[in-house]
Amino acid sequence: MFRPENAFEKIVSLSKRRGFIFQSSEIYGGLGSTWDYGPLGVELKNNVKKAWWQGVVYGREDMEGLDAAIIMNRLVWQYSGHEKTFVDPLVDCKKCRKRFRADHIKGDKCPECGGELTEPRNFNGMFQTHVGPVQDDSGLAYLRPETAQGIFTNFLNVLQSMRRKLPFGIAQIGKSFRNEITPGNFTFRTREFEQMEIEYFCKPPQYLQPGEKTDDQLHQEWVEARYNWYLKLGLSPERLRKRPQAKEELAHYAKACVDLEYLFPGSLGWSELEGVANRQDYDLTAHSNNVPEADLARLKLNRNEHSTEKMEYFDEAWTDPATGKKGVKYIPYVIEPSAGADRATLAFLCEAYEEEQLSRPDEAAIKPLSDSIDAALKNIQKRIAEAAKRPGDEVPNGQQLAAMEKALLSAKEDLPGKLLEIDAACSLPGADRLDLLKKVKLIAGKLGDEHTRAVLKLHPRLAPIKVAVLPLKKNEPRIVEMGKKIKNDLSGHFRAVYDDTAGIGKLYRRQDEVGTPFCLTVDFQSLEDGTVTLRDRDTMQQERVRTEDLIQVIGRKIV
RNA sequence: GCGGGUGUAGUUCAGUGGUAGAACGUCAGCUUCCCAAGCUGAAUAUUGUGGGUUCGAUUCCCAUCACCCGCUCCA
Repeated sequence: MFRPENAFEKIVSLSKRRGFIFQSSEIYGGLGSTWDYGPLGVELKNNVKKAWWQGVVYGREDMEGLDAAIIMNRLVWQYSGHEKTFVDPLVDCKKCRKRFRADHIKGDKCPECGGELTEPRNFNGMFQTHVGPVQDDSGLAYLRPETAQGIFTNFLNVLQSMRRKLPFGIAQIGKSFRNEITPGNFTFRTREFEQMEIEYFCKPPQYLQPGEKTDDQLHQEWVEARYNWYLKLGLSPERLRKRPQAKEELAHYAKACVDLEYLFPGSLGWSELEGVANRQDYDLTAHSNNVPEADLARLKLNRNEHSTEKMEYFDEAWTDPATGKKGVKYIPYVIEPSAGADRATLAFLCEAYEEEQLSRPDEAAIKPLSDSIDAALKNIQKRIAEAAKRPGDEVPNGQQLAAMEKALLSAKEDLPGKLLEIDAACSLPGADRLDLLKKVKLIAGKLGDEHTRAVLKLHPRLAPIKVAVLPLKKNEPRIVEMGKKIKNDLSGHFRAVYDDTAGIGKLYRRQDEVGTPFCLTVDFQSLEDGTVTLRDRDTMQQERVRTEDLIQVIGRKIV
């Protein structure tokens, strides 16, 4: 098993080649930072969303689902604070050309070089549109920049229609839109993206009954629940971490926030998949009328002049210790686990991508490769010596050359077994400028085709295709017929495909590369006794299974 | 938006001031009883887009768009 340095690039190209993710509007030159999910991508992302919904809605007693509109009354964004605070005032340094957020720097000079700054330019991250026939401000609306507000504005509807008591939560999956200044990194930061958000409503600390969990405890429980969800679906604990935000990072209304970060390959590195925040009573108060001055001041909110409701919960269990009066109305606290569906999908893809060498070329086949490596090494060592004499900005520079030398020397120790390492060494920064290394890459690549595989070790629940039916001999009509029948029978239960357009080895590699966990082959024995072989993607081990048991056997393995 | 890089078949890459090649992949046929086997044949690029220089540009120049790396960002 091998995870190359340039895995991210390989995943991008695999995504295109095998139908996971395409650049959007590609035939017109694309549109910045928009991506389309292809036939396998949509299956993968749907499976991620299904697993999330299963985990946070069906798998719990205290959750409801929701699907709110993308375009909402403009007042929602006025009172949520997005019209004001979603604006980033930006300034550029005229001297060193660095860019800063105006509200993050003190004074009017560049904090880096002391140069003069441009006037702040305001940039609202919300996409605008107009509702109705008249394109003026009366119809101004926004595409939602987060799904959360649809949950807050429906709080009372869900509370009443589902007869809920605190604590309970509402989950929603849907598209959101932000006119990011700097998108990038494939589908990691895009202007149109899909969120999986939860607002979990709970009692403020002063109204808790003995034995009930505090907002802090519930917050912590959600952090653990969400962290474990990613682990269960395959992310490695070495590449997933909980990062509590520092006090300075927190929004003024947030009591705490823990980011779940994944270590993506390449320059992306540790990046956020999900934030789990304790937002206290800020959001529901913001959308409420008749809020007492003291609460507005505490949360730094303006009075809401438009809302027709107060987002209150009537708690009949509570008794006022001073008066003995039963029942009290208050605005609940909220814990917000907010995840990115595209980011989760990308993380699962990155985690799943592996390369493996399955066999070793013999000595005769290795000879040209080892010769070409020796020649390349000689050349690299010569360049290292030259670079030491006159250090400059040349590519590759001394450091890059040293990295190539090290990688090649290490791979050389066990050449027949390190084809993947050789290929990776030839993909290091600057390596494409060395002709001798390009030659090595060519030779290693040829051997690699024969002796290695790329495999997506996706959790079976996430895999776009669950099972592929492969006939061992396609010019034997009885085998083909049986294979197609099995595929049809399975299709009612799992996403299944039938493929007979290549030799068995190539068919396996195809399915490996898109993460299909199970392949089954139909052979002559199948005709005799009604069994087929079931091959495991990760171990490549096979077992014989009776066709009538397939649904049960595969079903058990997929859960 | 600023600085650096890139843009040639599905993918990875080559190449030249006289209108493009390879490998892999894909498709069809034959063959094949288990891990990218073989044989035969085929399709696929107005060289990101738009201008300019030139008798002629994919190759030179300009603009634009997209992607990658930084600045930024927090799903």
